[in-house]
Amino acid sequence: MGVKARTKAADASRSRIIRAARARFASVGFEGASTRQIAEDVGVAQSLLLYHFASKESLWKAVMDDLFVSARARLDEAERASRDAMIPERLMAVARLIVQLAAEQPDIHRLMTIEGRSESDRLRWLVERHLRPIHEKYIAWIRRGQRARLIRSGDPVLLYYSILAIAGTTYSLAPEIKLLTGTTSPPAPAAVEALIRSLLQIETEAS
Amino acid sequence: MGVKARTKAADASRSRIIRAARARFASVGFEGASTRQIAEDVGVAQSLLLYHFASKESLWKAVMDDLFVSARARLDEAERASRDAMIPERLMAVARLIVQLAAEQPDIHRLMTIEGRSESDRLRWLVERHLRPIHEKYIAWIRRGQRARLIRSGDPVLLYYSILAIAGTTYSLAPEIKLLTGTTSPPAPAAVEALIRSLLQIETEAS
DNA sequence: GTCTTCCCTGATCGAATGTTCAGGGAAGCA
DNA sequence: TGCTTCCCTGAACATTCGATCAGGGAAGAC
Repeated sequence: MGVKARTKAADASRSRIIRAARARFASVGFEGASTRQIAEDVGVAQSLLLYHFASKESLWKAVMDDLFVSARARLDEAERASRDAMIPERLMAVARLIVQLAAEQPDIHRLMTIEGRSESDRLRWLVERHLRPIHEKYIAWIRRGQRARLIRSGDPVLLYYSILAIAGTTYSLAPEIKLLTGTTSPPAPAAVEALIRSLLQIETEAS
Repeated sequence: MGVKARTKAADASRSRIIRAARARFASVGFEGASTRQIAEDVGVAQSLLLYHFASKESLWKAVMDDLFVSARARLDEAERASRDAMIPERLMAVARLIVQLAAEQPDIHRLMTIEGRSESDRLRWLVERHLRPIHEKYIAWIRRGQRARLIRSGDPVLLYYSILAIAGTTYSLAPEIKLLTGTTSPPAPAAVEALIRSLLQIETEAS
């Protein structure tokens, strides 16, 4: 089966490990997750994790890289598709995608909110490698929209994080909400998007 | 110094332990926190934690009880103070307090969002003991406001969790935001409150 | 004064943690 | 066919985990 039969199998193992690690890191955090537990989820020996990834920390970094590579690709696509629109609608196109990502893979929001709450080398790494380029761009967008008076005034950083908060929280806390209400189906992305729209005070027609 | 000199000292130890445990649980979660680390923060022997609290889990429960006892007292006070106002303004009085609590003690939001993300016995305990009575009340308020067309329509649960999300996220993720922007001072509660107000679409004057 | 109560410590338990290492065993190359 | 490469496993390492237990030692009751 070609030159890369072994390589292919190894890649499959790698990504299965990453997927299991993502789930564990998302639910109990880096310190709370154990490599043995992750290995058991995958069904491989624990030492295989440290064969593919040098350490638990570099496994965590691999999880984050994997996450952001695909997320940034989809963000770029959403930006391109809305290239000709005005800033508020471009921002909403991005927000729509973020809501959609959070709905599809609630672990994303969980991973980000679990790391951002205390200073650590991991957080510094995450900010410099992935968060800064993304966040600064969209915060600049918000500023532009505010100058044009198309987006509500106020601290752009607060506005940006509020968008992320609304986009992800209901999906991130789905287990709690399920216990509380019995509802098993999370809200539709369109409903969340509508909240973000009114948060930014983007009028449907010209004011 | 009276009958309760010993009791008083023991209570002081208990609450110092609870305070240190709250910080640890909030930043690295239940599984990630270690009783030895908490004991070191306080400056006592690790066995003292298990003397005052039967187990790590019951220490966690004591932290939560301590948190919600004071939070519910202040919520009741906010409700009483706004007793004569209309539902949207009563809701905003509560929201204002929640923002204020999150700003004063960001650990609150961190603790709640770290537990709600995966089903566990701890989450079930937390929901039944503390969350349900609070949440169901305010979700009912939202429903009432919606029937009177004073609050935007849509899933009340989504609306409620969006309020909590906006109220806490910027304070909860302060370490991340600090690394990202260099800003050391979190946003003013009033700014966050304004966002919640526009989320609920409460008009300042009659529409 | 003695006695009791109880807050607190230090040593220790088995289990679980991340990491290292020697080796097996199949796939690809000669 | 033999040889090399490399994915993967199992055993072992020291450390740390939550929990248990015996005992010290001061405060309060008598």
